Amino acid sequence: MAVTIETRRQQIENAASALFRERGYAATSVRDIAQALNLQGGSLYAHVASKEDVLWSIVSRAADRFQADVGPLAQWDTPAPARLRQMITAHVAVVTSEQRDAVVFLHEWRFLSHDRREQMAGRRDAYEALFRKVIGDGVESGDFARIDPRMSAMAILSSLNGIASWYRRDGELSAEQISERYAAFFLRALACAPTA
Amino acid sequence: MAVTIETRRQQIENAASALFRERGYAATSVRDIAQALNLQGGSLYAHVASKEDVLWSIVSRAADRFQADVGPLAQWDTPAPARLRQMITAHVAVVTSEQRDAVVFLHEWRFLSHDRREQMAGRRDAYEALFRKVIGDGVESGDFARIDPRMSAMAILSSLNGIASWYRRDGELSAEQISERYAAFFLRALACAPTA
DNA sequence: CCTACCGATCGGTAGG
DNA sequence: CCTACCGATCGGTAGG
Repeated sequence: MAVTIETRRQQIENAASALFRERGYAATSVRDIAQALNLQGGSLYAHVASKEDVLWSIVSRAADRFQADVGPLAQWDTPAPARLRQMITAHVAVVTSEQRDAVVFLHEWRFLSHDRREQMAGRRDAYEALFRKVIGDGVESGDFARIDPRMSAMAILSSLNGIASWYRRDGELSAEQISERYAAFFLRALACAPTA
Repeated sequence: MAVTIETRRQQIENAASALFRERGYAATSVRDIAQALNLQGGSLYAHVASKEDVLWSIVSRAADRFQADVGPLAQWDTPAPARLRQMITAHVAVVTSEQRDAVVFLHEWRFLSHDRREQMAGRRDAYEALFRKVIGDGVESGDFARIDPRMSAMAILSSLNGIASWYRRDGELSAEQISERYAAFFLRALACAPTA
């Protein structure tokens, strides 16, 4: 068993992430976060500059994970269907393994300051573009039907992100089973000839 | 032009819905709502019992709309593919025409009191069951491939609900175009023979 | 990291 | 529907 050494800062971020996920950012007080670590409210400020700073750290590290785990797969020169399948699998893996941060990333980022929100919006758009690209590639190569890459990328990502809202580690389906089924489902939608 | 007569209560709910959507329930104060109607903070309480009561009204009327517009379609005895297509179209129509309430319904319902939250969870599950049912019917009849109705219903609804987060009334695609494309996309996923 | 505190704001109420 | 107010809590700071 690897022992993870958490700095105080990381402990704060983890406790905050759990609370932000459960109650939402705005409904969580700095005293709630402090209490989770058996600290006094004001003591947090020895480690963080502001409550919003903690949110920024959580949202940033979630964005980093998606980018690090999915981004490289999008660059491969493999056929679009196989490439998209890998991207879906990796995205679901982040959503399920980093569920706590992922939920905060998806739902609480609007509480960031204007500048940070804009910055994160840019990263999100670049990430979505990876999916638009691979779908567009598949349409061009004839592997996919002539669908709208923009719309189908949104449809797919909305579905995959939705998993963060209902996935349970002790549920019936493992993360691998879920990603396999979602990938099969969406690849059928893209690769099949249109009916009627 | 039909003139809509709004009661004060409805004005409050509409102003609150807009604010809850923009800032979130927890970050919206009763004074914010009052200010939007040129009232003093305390004056709201001549019309509503509590802030949470206003949220409940908004969430309830959104749930009512989904149930009223989609529910009956699920009862038809038409073939599953046509029935699901109608349900998707109707769901997207509610999401886009009642976007403000829909966003609040989808994102802010967790701020309801315990009892009301439970009640709404029940309604949501019954609603999702309509989609599971029609998909299950399609699998049984052979119109759909042998997929998991539970998973595909979640995938579809997550996607359709995601539309509430990006749809713009002045955007490139009309609500009708969107629902048409989403319906075609998902019906392909369900109705096509599996690839590889 | 604690104690003690700051001004601001919160949801809600009394009385008119 | 307003004025004036309630106790509670908010994010954050000073000084140790």
